[in-house]
Amino acid sequence: MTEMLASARQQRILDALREREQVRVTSLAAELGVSEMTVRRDLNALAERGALVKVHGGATLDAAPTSSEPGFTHKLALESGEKLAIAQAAVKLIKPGMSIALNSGTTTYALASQCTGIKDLTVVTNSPRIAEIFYAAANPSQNIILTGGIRTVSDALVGPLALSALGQLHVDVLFLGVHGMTAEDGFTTPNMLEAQTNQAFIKAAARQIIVADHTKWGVTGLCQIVPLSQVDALVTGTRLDEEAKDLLRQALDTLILA
Amino acid sequence: MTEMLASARQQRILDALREREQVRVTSLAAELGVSEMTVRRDLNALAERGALVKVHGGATLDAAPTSSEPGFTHKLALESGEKLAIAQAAVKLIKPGMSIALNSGTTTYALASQCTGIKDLTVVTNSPRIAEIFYAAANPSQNIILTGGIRTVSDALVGPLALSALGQLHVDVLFLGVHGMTAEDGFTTPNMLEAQTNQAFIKAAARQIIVADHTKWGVTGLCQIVPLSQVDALVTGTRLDEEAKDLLRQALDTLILA
DNA sequence: TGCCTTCTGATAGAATTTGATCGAAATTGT
DNA sequence: ACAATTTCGATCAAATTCTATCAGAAGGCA
Repeated sequence: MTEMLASARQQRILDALREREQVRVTSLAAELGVSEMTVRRDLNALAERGALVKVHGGATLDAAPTSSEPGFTHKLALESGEKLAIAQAAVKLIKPGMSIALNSGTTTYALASQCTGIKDLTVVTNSPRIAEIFYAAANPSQNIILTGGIRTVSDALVGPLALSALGQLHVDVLFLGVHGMTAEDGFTTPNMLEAQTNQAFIKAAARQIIVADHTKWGVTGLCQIVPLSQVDALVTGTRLDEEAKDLLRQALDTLILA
Repeated sequence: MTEMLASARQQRILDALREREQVRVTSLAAELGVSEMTVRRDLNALAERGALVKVHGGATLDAAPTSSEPGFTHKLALESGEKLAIAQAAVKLIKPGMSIALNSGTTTYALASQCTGIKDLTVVTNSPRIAEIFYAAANPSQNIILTGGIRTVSDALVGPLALSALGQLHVDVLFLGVHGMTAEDGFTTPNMLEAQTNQAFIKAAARQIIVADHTKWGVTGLCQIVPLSQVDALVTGTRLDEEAKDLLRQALDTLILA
């Protein structure tokens, strides 16, 4: 095996860590074809940068999860089977080279987690947390655009800056998470500023796809974002009741059940 | 093999880098038919332009394996005593009710950590990490505005959206972290897009205050942000040498030593 | 041609990286 | 609690790589 640059070796250690959660000094030394001492030195260097945490015998990714860490939301979004299923159905609609928009929400967060591997993807979002997913994945072919604004408690950037940013952009597809949907009131959200921002998202996209699990049906938030009939598709779970499905099929072009 | 122009040789180095992710001085010298010294000089030239990053034994495309862990910057900013001292001196210039701007940087990050308790503060920043400090503190009297844009590796949101957002805003005081400062070249940064964004920050502020530790003196980045004389004050540490202090006192209205 | 600037190659000394060894520290089993 | 095993960190020597410096070659210009 050809010699390997020190920086490449450290990169491979980080790759191994992301894959296996934890690595051992002895196995790394064998895999990389260097002495254990060298592995130790690499681990020390990486630990000093905070890229990993050393433990006896090897190293792990950050061990102590702080309270308000993205991991919390991460699990929240992904451990809900329905949200994951919806995300997996929605991600099939995304092709390499496309530009998409994701508003802030746990369902769109789950979708974002599925998108980090897609090549040549441009993503517009108003959620710092969703942006963080892509930053962490660091896919060099992806282009992540964060709208500006003021953050709401639900992690959405809203206000004039967000509207101004979205007014300057245009994407192929918008995936919009909502708080409520009914036949009468359409798609709604409890926060007026978010509603306004979501309307700007809709204007900025050629196609609008709502992602929402069955718990959203029958819920009406303070503000309407858009009537049912004015979006192109809805991706939801199979647990939605039959009556709702019928109503949605009437109002929408496409209803996708995950 | 026929002779090759220096520029063509450097282009081939970049091509090889894109293909292989990393190159080695010895192999490049063999492939290009020149001495290792020449390869080193080419790598230095390319590294100064920011086209690649030198590592021991060769070069790689993007920077060191920086895992995007928040703790990294946090520790880096706060464990440096000088940065903390500068932040503590700078925070005294901020009064309740003011609006301030903070660009992305480890020194401004340290400053932000000191600001979470100030009442009725409006903060404009292009750093998601700095915004996160304020989000986590959740001071209800504070107003945090994140400019939009595309994130650089140094955690700065830049590009048209950032410029457009800053064009719509006006703050009382800007605290600007820089990468380098010299009497001749003024305040500089290695990233052109960041330089552009920082200039927009300067335009958006009534007063401009630079925060920079002594290691920045004598360093010139690729792009000038602004000449020394066109900012209102500089906050730096006492470790700056006397000659530098004299030069700065001549060029600036106010020099604050922490 | 003569002079100057720029680029290239060679050399030497400094700095970095690596592997081996050994005593100290931590972990595990009884 | 004690001993065996494993792992860790410090130190030194060898190898590699880097930087600084000098000298020669190539090309431009009067």
